[in-house]
Amino acid sequence: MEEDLIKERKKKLEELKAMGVEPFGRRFSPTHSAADIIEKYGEKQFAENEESAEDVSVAGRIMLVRGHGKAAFAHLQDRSGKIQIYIRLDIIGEDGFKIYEKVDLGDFIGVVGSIFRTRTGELTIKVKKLCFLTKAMRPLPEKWHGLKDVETRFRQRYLDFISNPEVRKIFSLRAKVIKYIREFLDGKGYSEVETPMLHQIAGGAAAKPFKTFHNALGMDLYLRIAPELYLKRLIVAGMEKVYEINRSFRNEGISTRHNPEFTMLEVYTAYADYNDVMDLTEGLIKDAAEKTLGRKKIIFGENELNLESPWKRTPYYEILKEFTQKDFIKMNEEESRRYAKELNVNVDECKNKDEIVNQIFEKIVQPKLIQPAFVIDYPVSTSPLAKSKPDNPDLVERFELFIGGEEIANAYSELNDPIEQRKRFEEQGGTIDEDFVRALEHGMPPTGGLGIGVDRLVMVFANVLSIREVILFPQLKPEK
RNA sequence: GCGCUGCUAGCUCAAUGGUAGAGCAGUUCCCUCUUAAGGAAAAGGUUGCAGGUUCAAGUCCUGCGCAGCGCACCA
Repeated sequence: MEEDLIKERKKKLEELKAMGVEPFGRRFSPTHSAADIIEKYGEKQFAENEESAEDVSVAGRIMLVRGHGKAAFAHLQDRSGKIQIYIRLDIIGEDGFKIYEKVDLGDFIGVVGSIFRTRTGELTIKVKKLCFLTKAMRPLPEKWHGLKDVETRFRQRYLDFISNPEVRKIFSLRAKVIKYIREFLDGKGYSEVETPMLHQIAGGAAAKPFKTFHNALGMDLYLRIAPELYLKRLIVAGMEKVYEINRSFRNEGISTRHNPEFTMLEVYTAYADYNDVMDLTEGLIKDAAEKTLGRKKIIFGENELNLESPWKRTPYYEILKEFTQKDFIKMNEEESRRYAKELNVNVDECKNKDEIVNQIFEKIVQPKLIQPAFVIDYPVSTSPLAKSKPDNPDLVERFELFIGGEEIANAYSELNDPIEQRKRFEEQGGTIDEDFVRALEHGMPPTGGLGIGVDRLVMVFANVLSIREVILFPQLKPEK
């Protein structure tokens, strides 16, 4: 039983103490990582019995041990990978070997020794000194099959990292993508800002917010559902080019593409419109793929995605027509509801024609938008913060970007007319953010705005089909 | 919220309604170039939880919990 396994380890811990070895040790200075050693000596030819002149020191977790009586091979894992170590009684001595005998899989040790190549060709550290660093009281998952149970992988993500190397790669990729986004935008003169996450009015999107309470102020606050309205205040302020990359929170269902907290990039560019923002988005994602993955063709699920420019740009009603053979522009609510039924799309919850058509778009069109595609010019009713088309007040200058059937970005020419903005808020029926309207009344220059779901972008880059695979600690119910 | 599937040893997996098994890990012993090292032995279980049907339940039924997937929700 598990308790017996812990008891065994506790016993060894006490035996180490009795030997004068601290089971939860102190500092150790590795000269190399496992990967450093492979990089430095990987190409080197060693003669029989030859070893490196220098000694290296490496620290890590013991992943695997192959004992041979008075000698042993083991694999030590650090952040960079694994390196084999070779322990011999006649080299580290009686005392050192006794310490080795108390080492379990999962323990942290530091070793000092020279590099050599085994007869089978593996680069190995011949251990001259072994420092015990930390006892692991619980066993590791299985050495060959690793940890597969999805629930344990997410609840105890550290175990997932320890036994599944590809998981580490996904989060390393995520870090690179976010780093590159900053590099790209900083390089174009954008300023990164941090706006409030605690909002008095949760605006900028139509999602349900999380509610909390500030004791000293004695008032309700909401976790933000989008940073949009604050970023636009900064455009009023004259910042001209700003972005924020951080968490937003939406109190809605959890699925393979929704986590209650998620990372969004929002970018605002004064004097630009949605066409400029499309160029910016295309450049950013294409370059990010090239910089982080080294290629512009990527595999996502069953498809190969080609991120090479130019990306398709198609008006909303046009692409609907392309996939359904129906012209929804002139249709009324009754007709569109009938067509929805024909197409087997459930529109029972939809209150008007635009919502029905949007359902049809999401169910019929969106899953087929595999290659990068900008869908442009949406109905005004579903886009209260976007500027209308100059030649058609029913449509707005807005685009959504789809890659691999996933909605990756949402953007528009920002509505900067405070009178029109107030009217749109009133039509929506919710709380009006008077402070935001007042900001617009002071004058916001024409502005192009963009939101990118960073988690979803990383999903596409990493070729994983669940958002939980790109979020370190996805939200789960309590275990008990 | 609804539906489907899953939950068996620390991990990975077996088990036509008929004594719950294996591999790895762990324990003891042998072994100074192994690669999931090898050899020998012993040990390890409230089958997610609670009920029910049955002579007999891991297996069938009901409820509950958690998870995955789908649907709904999410402009």
